Formats: sequence, structure tokens, C-alpha cells
Amino acid sequence: MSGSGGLMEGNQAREEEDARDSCCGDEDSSPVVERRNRSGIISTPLSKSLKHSRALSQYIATCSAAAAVATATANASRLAQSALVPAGVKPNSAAAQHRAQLGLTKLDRGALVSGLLDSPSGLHLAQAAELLRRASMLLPDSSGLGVGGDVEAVSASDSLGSMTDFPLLSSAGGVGAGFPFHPGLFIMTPAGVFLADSTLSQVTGASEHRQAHGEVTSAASANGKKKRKRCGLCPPCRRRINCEQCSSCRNRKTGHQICKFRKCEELKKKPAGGLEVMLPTGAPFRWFQ
DNA sequence: TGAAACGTGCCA
DNA sequence: TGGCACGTTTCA
Repeated sequence: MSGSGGLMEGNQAREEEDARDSCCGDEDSSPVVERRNRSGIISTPLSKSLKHSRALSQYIATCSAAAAVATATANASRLAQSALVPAGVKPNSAAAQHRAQLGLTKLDRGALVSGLLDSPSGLHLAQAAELLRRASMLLPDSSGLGVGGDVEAVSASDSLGSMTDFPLLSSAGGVGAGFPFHPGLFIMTPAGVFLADSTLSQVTGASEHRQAHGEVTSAASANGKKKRKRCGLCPPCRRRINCEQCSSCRNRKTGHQICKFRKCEELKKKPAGGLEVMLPTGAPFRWFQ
């Protein structure tokens, strides 16, 4: 017990160091420092979606209690910007400049798409709806973006508002009333809520689409037999450094296990039996039994 | 019940 | 094809 306690303390200290690295680092001047374990193995993000470093604001979110929500919201706003430029179409100069100013890169977009789609816990349906609604609000007039401000202004409570905050989910505000995507374009899987194929084509670029499609189909064909993916949002998933002390790290070659402190919270849970979606209230909603 | 070992799917 | 990591089984 005492040993494990020391281990925990050590890892907490490492965790804090990790958090400092993520939260308070200099975004512009200091690139992501690759750490290597004793074997020389770089402790890189494990899933493909995590191999691309994310925007600093997303890591800053780890410092707050609303980390996951804030990240999803930020991602959504970027998704909205991405939606302004259809895949395969060269953006006009104004839009390109604006995106350049925002530091939006293809890499970043890939990360955001992964962040949205690689989440077994899922982007809640209501959240997804709200995020897309925001995207649609930006579509008619790209000159008045102000997205950056929107990202900063959105609070956790805002993105997790009540159902009345999502007019598209109600009969009054539904499809066509500022929301360009039909509800049927959402794919409900045990791994979460995704955008359908055609929708992804609109919202994301081709490469991101292929990646997302692969993950979607992977999740959709899960049937409870396929391996689940890391959510990428929980603290363990956000952790980028192996502790090198737990049994999983020590027995990496034979144990075939990820570091215990990086084990996804969602994967620790038993997979749900049916298609389940989290409601804004936090209660699970099962589509099929 | 948790840890360890092993099988195996997924991806580069 | 090899490495990584999730799922299952076994064991203390």
C-alpha cells in the first residue's frame, strides 16, 4: 500500500508537470517536446487522432472544470469555420487570410474532426446540434465571422444548455430554420453520435473525411465485438506521457497494455448494450434495446 | 476484485 | 509485417 501511495504521489507530481506543460506553455515559441522513455520510445499520443497536437486553447481547457465541454465548443467553432470552405474548393483570399490569421491549419482541422468523431462517449446529440447550428449561422455571411470571440465567449453552461437552446431539435426551429443538416444525417452508434457520410463531406476536408469515415464505420460495425477507441477527451486520454512506473509501462512488451494513467475512462467502463446517447441532462438515452 | 498474461484487431 | 493497445482469460 505504501508503495502504491508513493507511486501515486509521484504520478500526481508528474501529472501536474504534464498539466503545466499543457496548460501554461508558450504556444508560439515552444514546440511540443517529445519525451522518450528509457527504451528510447517516444511517448506520443496513442490513437491516430491524438497524434496531431491540438491548439493551445484546447489544452488550456484541462485547467478548468469544464475542460471537455470547452474543448468541444472550441472545436465546434472551428468546425464552423471549416464548413465555410467546402472540401476540394479553393477558399477565396479573404477567407484564406482570415483562416491564416486564426492559425487554422489542416492539421488543426484534423485534430478537431478527430476530437469530434473519435469520442465513444460522444459529442452529445444536443451538443452536436448546437455546434452545427452555430456553423450554419456563420454560413450566410462569412465576413462577420468573429469566431474567435465566439470561442472565448461560449461557456460550458452555454454549450450544455437546455433543450430549448436547440431550436433545431424542436418542431418550430427544425430543419431549414438556420440549420442545414437533416437530423437523419446523424449516425447513432454505441460509440457515440456522428455525422453521416454526406454531412462529413460538407463539413470536413476529404482527408479528414476519410479518417472520420473509417472511425465511424469502425464504430458503427462494432456490434460490441470490435475494439473501442479512446475517447480522446477524458483526462487520461489527454495525458500524453507514460508514467513509466505502472505495471503496464513496466511490462509494455508483454503486457500489451497502455499506461494505467492513460487508460481511457470510457474504456474502463463496460460497453453499453444498446445504442445510447447522452442527453443534456446527463442521463443516458437508449435508442434501441 | 484487481493484476497479469495472452489473444487479437487495427494501423502505419 | 511489426508495434500498439483493447478484450478476454487466468490467477492470487
